[in-house]
Amino acid sequence: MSETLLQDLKARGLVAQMTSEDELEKHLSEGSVTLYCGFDPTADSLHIGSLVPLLTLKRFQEYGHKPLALVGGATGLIGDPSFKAQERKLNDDSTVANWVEKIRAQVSAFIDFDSGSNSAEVVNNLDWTQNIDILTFLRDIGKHFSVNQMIAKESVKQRIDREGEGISFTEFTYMILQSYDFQQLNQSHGCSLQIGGSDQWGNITGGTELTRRMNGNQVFGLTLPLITKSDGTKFGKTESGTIWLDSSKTSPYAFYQFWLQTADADVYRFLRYFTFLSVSQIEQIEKEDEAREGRPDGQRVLAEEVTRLVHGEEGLVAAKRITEALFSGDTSTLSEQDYAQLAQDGLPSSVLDIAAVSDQPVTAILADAGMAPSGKQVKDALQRNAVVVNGTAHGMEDNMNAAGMFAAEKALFDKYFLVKLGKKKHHLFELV
RNA sequence: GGUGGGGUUCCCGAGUGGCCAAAGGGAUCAGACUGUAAAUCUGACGCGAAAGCUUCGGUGGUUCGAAUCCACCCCCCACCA
Repeated sequence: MSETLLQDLKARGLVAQMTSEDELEKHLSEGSVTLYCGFDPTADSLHIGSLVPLLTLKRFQEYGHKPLALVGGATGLIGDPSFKAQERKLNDDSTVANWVEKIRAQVSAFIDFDSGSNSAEVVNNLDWTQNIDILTFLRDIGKHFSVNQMIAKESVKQRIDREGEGISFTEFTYMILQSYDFQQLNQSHGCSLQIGGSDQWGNITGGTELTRRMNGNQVFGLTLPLITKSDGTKFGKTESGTIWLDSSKTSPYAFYQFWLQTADADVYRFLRYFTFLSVSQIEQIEKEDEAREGRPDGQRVLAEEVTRLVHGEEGLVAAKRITEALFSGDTSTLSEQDYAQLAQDGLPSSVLDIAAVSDQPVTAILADAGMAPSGKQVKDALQRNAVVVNGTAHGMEDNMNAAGMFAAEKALFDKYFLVKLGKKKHHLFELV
């Protein structure tokens, strides 16, 4: 590790902005630094949008620094307005409290709590904000903020300028709360660096200012780039929804598939962002892919690495088992036990009582099973002969022939039907 | 409290009495080509296999007929107080 952490981060393209690069570089070289990153509970799980900051905390820890993961028990009640087009609905406090606990567990999986002096910690900003009284807040903290400066911040400027939108005082105050977090953590933990997404720049610099004013300490900020896709669509979403880190919300199989489907134009960049492979290893992969005709290897490496990081070796093995079974085109090698295992591993599945549904159109049966959001899409697939049941393609003429399509004698091992809709959607039905 | 502007199908956004299940764009899904990639082309895109059914903030009304007109209500925004 002759390379410094900052050099590595920059080589990966993981630095969007930072406060005084030279001084930060110096600060990091002088010993173990305590840094933090906040995660607000806006749902019951984090999604892959939080993966970059989480992994970055881990990168810092690997270089001997001490990471603090902050869960926003307080800020989650307020809502961060940064670059949000609209004011958000408030969540009630029992909901947020519940989410805080889930997110606390999730972030904990990424950082090491048992590595001596730079062991990670999880903190909750509700601890130092819930008992503050309003006058203290206004006099001791609010006095350090200039409204002129606050409304000039790019993160809220659009909201203020935008026709037809506005910002409540509640959300406007968010920046002050987050700044206060930094000041508090500086005081209690000697924390001197905050990292976050590039949308957090305004909030982070607010915190460095406040810490300087209240504690007289110089602290630093570093932001990570917004993850973009080459085709301009939003990263981390598919039509079936957000890609979550929680395996009960996004199965390791679905998670693995998500990464495997990364576009060529993005894959080497993503390898830098989301894996711990060295930059030179990644360059090597890219070079080999270029030299090879046909299918590149980058996506496979990316999917494997990230799935392992998030779901462990076990999750990865399960995801690959399903993938190989479904996409090799050869399901004949699967045993009865394998089918049972596939469902457990995260292949979408459901039971099918054919007698009860034999008079229903196939579109309804497949849509109800969750293979498509509406029967229309199934119909579209049927019209193109893109519904394949146990290897046999079916068209629209079979729509009212569910009984024939799922006849018991056609079932594998007397009970399984593997249905493919289009090229990528698979579902396992088990007869009852 | 006053004045003005708004609330349209996932998103943006047209639509001011019948030709509107509602332009256009985006997103998404499927097909072709491929490599479970991109780009491109094709199709779908409120629900329904179909017959048909239900939508344009809400409730009532006018009308043969309403997203479009009227009344009241709810919500959002800007400015003024």
